Amino acid sequence: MRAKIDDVAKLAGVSKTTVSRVMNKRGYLSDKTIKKVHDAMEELNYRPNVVARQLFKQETKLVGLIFPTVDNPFFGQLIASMEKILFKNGFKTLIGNSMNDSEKEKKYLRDLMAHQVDGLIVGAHNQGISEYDNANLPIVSIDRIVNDDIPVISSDNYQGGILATKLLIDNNCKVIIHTNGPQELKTPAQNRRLAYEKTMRENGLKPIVYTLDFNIGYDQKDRFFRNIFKEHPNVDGMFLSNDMDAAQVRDIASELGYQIPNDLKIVGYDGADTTRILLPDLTTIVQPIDKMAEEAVKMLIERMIDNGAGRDKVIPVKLHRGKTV
Amino acid sequence: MRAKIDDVAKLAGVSKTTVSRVMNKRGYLSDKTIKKVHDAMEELNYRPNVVARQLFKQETKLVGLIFPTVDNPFFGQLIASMEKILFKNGFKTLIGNSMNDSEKEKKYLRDLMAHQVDGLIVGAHNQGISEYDNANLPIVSIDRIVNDDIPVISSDNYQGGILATKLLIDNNCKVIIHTNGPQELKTPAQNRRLAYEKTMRENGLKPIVYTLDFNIGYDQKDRFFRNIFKEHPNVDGMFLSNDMDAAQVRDIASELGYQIPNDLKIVGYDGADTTRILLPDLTTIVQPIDKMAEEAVKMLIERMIDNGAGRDKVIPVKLHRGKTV
DNA sequence: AAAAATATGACAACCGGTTGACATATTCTG
DNA sequence: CAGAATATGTCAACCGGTTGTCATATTTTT
Repeated sequence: MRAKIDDVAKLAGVSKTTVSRVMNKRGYLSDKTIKKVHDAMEELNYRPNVVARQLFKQETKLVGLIFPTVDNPFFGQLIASMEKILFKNGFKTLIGNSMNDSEKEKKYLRDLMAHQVDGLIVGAHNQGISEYDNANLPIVSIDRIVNDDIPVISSDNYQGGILATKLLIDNNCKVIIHTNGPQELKTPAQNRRLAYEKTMRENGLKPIVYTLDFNIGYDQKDRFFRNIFKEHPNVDGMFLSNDMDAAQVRDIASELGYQIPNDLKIVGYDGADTTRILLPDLTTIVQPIDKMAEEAVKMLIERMIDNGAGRDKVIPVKLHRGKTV
Repeated sequence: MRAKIDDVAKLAGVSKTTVSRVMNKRGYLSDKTIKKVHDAMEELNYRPNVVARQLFKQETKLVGLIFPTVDNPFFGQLIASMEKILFKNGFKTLIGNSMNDSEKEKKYLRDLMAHQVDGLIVGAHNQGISEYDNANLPIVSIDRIVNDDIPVISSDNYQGGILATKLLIDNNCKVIIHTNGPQELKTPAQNRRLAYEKTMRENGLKPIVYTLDFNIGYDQKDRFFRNIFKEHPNVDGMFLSNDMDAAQVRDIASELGYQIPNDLKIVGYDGADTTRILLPDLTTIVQPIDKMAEEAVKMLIERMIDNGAGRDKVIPVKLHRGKTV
């Protein structure tokens, strides 16, 4: 049986209250008593039952993260980074991989609330989950517009869209295709499309946008991309919505006989550390993932304290010059 | 203020006990009462406070995962997979990214225990953390030998070592270098080295093993690998400890003028889905990551129930023929 | 009609800490 | 030396559910 506060009190020869005081550093305490208590805790290998404390304090020091999946270079780095910062601030992290399944996301939301998490950071790609509206909980979102009350942290997608499109145009591409997520999905990533379309038009070029779900599998994407090449065999520039897609497109294009970057130039998006290591040659727009994680946690903690508004935050991106342009 | 059980009881016109009975499906209950209670819960948007329940039941339905980091194709997939299965079994997942820092791992272990997790699955790469010995908690380990009481799930590293080495030898490599983690670190991955050494000797070749820490950074690894090429410019085969390293080595080798696979053949390890998508050409030994996740969770749940021994489990690997051999 | 099964309520103890109120004793300060 | 500051104790309420005991009332079964 695990030791409890009474056991410690008994062994240290003090009262339960004093032990609690030592743990919480409240009231007057002599060094001698503090030492006695610590020794007793040590000897019994005592760990306060956080659950009991949670119940009384009405705070759990738990933060829930709801994202599509941790198994992805972008989200993996984002989540690892947030977890690290949360840990530093005394929070533990509960994860929920919602896998772009609204039902699962709702269930996670309910469950995490039942677990009395002190706050949530969300970035799942689902729409219209009304439960967020009356969650009555500090929430911060990353790259996803949930509702008016929830501040959104994102990188400068518009700037990223301009950077990528300009780069392709400056390198003499004429038929440039852009892929993005569904427009119904309210996400700042749509700003890339807007920037792309505007930049194309300003340069007298016709925007060609293909929409693809984030959550379709590898084989389905394969068919999707091959279809693009069938419909636009003369494509000479592509601006993809993420690096994994860019890698896949590059492989398909090579297989179809396109020389990269001579016949076809490719720009990816995200620039997570892992992809940068695995594919250093891929030209991509680098999102400041760690910085986004930092801002998200910072904003969440602010909201926990003063319940303040905390408005949307946009962080600049930068270009990584690889060899695919 | 969030609704509590008394509010539901009042609204439904029943007693607190009855509400609890409805929630836990205990005792005799009429359909009418059940409906009344459910309606009241609905109306108040009632969510039972899991913390209170946890305190009484002495069970949290939380499982802690302690791994180096979620930001890695192998661990990312492993963790995502485990989380999914745990969720299906009614557990929530608390993550700890120990980053190969013993102190951090100890802190996580303590904290997670304080949080009263019902079980732990660990795979962090640290040695001699004695706290595990008297954790008095169901624990399962992945790819890491912690102590005699904790069962280890791993893929067949010995078989993987043979597969990789044989492949290189069969393709006429003579100077084959293998990299692995520190030998002090008790992990089944050392079996790859044993298999490599044995296979090399059986074929009259001299084993050359380089040891590198998992946790050193990109630049440090760069120097490390370049040094290998300096010391063994005639190397014609390499069997790396993971795919990220293999990718890095491939880039360095290309830069140094080696033609791959003509001058130099490379075999990686892990074969996570993400790396397979990003680097389909990389020849690698594929670990059955999802299967390992499944077995780990299964064994943990078994241990929770009957506290049974549950012995080590080894799962076969397979070869992915890319184009680097 | 008696016995058994079903349905519900009231009450209190319990899980393991935290905290406020109050009491008492020792030590320090002016 | 009185009063303040320091140090510790006892006690009980509290956080929000769960559960066992006992009581009572209504149905169903034999």
